[in-house]
Amino acid sequence: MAAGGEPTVRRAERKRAEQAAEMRHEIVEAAFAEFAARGYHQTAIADIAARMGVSPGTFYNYYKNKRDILDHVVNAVVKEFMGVLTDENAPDAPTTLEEYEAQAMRIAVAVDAIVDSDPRVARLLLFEATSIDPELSERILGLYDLMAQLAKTYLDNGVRRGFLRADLDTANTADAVTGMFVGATIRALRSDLGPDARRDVFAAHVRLLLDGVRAR
Amino acid sequence: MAAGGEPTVRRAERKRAEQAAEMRHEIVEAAFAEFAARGYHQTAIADIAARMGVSPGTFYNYYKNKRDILDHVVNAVVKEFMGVLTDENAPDAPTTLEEYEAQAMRIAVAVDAIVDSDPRVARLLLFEATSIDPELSERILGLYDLMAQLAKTYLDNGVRRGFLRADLDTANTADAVTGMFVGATIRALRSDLGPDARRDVFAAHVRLLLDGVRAR
Amino acid sequence: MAAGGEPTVRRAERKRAEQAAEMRHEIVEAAFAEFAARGYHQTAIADIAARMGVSPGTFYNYYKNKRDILDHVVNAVVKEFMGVLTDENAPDAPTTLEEYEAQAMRIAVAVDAIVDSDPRVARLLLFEATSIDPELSERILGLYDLMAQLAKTYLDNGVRRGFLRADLDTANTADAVTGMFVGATIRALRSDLGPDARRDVFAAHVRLLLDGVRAR
Amino acid sequence: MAAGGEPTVRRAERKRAEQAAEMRHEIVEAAFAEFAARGYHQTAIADIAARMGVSPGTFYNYYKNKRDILDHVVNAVVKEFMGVLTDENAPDAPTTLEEYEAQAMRIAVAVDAIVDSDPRVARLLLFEATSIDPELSERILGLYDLMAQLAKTYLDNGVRRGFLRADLDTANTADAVTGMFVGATIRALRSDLGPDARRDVFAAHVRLLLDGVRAR
DNA sequence: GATGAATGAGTCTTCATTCAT
DNA sequence: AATGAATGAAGACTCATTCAT
Repeated sequence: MAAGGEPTVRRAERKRAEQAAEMRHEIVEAAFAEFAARGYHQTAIADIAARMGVSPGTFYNYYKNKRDILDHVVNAVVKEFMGVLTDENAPDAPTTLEEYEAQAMRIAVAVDAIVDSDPRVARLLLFEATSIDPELSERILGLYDLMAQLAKTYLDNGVRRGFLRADLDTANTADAVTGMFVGATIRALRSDLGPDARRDVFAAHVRLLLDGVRAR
Repeated sequence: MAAGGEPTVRRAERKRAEQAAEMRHEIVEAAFAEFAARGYHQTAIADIAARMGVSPGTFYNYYKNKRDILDHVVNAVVKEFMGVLTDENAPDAPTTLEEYEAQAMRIAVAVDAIVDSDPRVARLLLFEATSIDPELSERILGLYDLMAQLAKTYLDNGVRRGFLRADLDTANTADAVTGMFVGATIRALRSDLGPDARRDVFAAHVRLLLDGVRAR
Repeated sequence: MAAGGEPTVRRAERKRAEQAAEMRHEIVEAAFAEFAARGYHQTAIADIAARMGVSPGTFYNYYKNKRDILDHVVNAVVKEFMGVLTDENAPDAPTTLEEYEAQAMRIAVAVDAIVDSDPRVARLLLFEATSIDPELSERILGLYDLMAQLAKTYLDNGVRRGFLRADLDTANTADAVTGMFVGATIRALRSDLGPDARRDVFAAHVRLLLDGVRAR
Repeated sequence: MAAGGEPTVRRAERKRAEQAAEMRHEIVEAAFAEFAARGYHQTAIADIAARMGVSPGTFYNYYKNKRDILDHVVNAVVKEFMGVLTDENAPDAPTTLEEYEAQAMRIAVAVDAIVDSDPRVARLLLFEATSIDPELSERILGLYDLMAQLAKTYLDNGVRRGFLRADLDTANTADAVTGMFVGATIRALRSDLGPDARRDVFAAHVRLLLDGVRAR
């Protein structure tokens, strides 16, 4: 850094930009909280503002309108959700069935952790965002495709390595796996299960995934 | 009319009651159509009335308010949906794996038929009804439990008969199966798949259900 | 009329339609009064409703929005204004200068009568309607063209009959005449002149129109 | 700098005052541009500030409020408009009809030049400023009186010199002349006339002014 | 029982203005 | 003096619901 550092004006600008970014973030959080608690349609902009202790007008200094903030809330939630899924996608893909099983459990546990720590995330994505307008519904449904694609890469890897059935219809099975996970998430939203019981749920899911139900 | 039949007054009363019942039914249908097409919040009572060619005031002669008609619409839709599931549950439960597989396919096909013939049914249940208020969300989630219970009876039967794994955690596996079905339904809503492609989807689901993904 | 007259239902329908038409008319009047008194932008829909003793919501049962009612108000006002101008345009066009002069005076008096009886008509057209949006401005300016066309037919008639200058540039002179009238109207809006003084104003206008200012 | 000039402090003060005056002027220009382009009500203070590249807050360091700047804008525009009219009013008043006619054309051409170079001036005065509030309307209408007074001095001069009709009602005729000019201005705003066509319009106006329409 | 006009509470959104920095 | 974020009052518009006919 040159002596004297950046000029005062410049620093002030940066500070304002930071504060604005922070405000935008806080609004997303407040909006998320309200949407999750009362639903999008039942939430007034005034509710969001009140939660933050600011005036309704302030909201509009940061977001264009109610639909706009919803988009940003959904973005943030999706990002968090997808992050969990892909973070577990370690560069070293599983090479044995045991590793595969372990990874499946890790993903299951991670998703469960999200739902457990903040059920509102899943609730918003699954229940709220699908009924606002066609454009957003489409976007949420697109997530299913994304998850299915991810699942397919896992399955393809397993087939290539030889620890999954060679005749697996990976595309359609990936859909089925995705469905299982979505269903499990919905299930988790509802349950008042303790940690142990939840562990059993995951285990049953993973077991079904690996072995099916057929007797041997 | 046979002598001694019911008195004229009585008959008129019955007729009026029938007409009223029919009107209530027509309103449910109109409301369903509107809710499915535009969403609950985007639908005005006037829209429902207009679809029927009656005045908004008439609506309130048959249903208490907007929330009330939604309940009735959901009831009707749930009834139709559950009917399909249980109709396939023939009194003669499957005794072999082949019968079991056949039945699973039949259910899958039946669900697909609903979605295909009127995607609005699934859309309403999955996307719309979950975001109105907590009470209704609860009720929809209750359906998952119901479906899981149904699945469990199937699984228990299979275990008892010996064509399913003896060590199956039927309760939790039933949840997983339900999730698969829900996921498949969501998938079907989105896809523009032709009948053949859909058949492959079901097949993959049923195969996963029976055999899992593990190589043998 | 056939015995029994029109059916009750039919009559009720007609009555409702009449009442609706009357309501629409009353709203136009109330809106006109408010717009003229306070200006378009300073008038709230609630003001119009309050003047009629109805609720704001009622307004929207009859007109789409605020811009919509303005259009209807302007229509009504234009109609009234143009009516005066064309009513004086008797089928028997003037054949002598004296008749021509008399007709010019009649028109002047008629316009003055409008302005005198309800200055708000002119005020709305001249001052308010020109600054709402481009589309409406264009429409008002179109009125000038219309008036100029009308004036041109008068002038052409005079030239043909020989009591007006043969070398008259009737098109551009018609513009000038229209301008005089518009200016006179604006003048009338401002003045607190009594009837006699106003008569002198018209006389001066008509004299200027006929003879110009040149000494002979 | 001359020895003994004004003290440094004093000079700095003056400089500041000059800068402030310049800023006030720039704001008037920016506000005029916005008002003329979008209309007073459609213009936000933020628009004016944005056009200048300053913040909305700065505006309020120089003008009290939105109404205040409008007054100043109107003042500036009126000043420009009246300047044209009076500049042509040379100290040596016309002594012959030819000179009079020439002057009338000069005024007409000058007004046309304003409208042609910046139609927004006329548009603002004629269409926008008349619908803000009674006080401003009054002021604009006062301009008509001013113009009429000016016209009257021209006419009186002509009568005195003997080249205009001795029996001219100069006061009321002045009104008529003013009306003609206002009408011509409105006409000019609308027309897409080329320079030649416009020349014809003026000629027709001046001819009407001098000779009227009567055949001789 | 059907009607449909009237209601008015509820919300989004804008923007002139203020004021702490 | 410049800034620009915060304010909050104001107003257009919607629509579930009521009720007189």
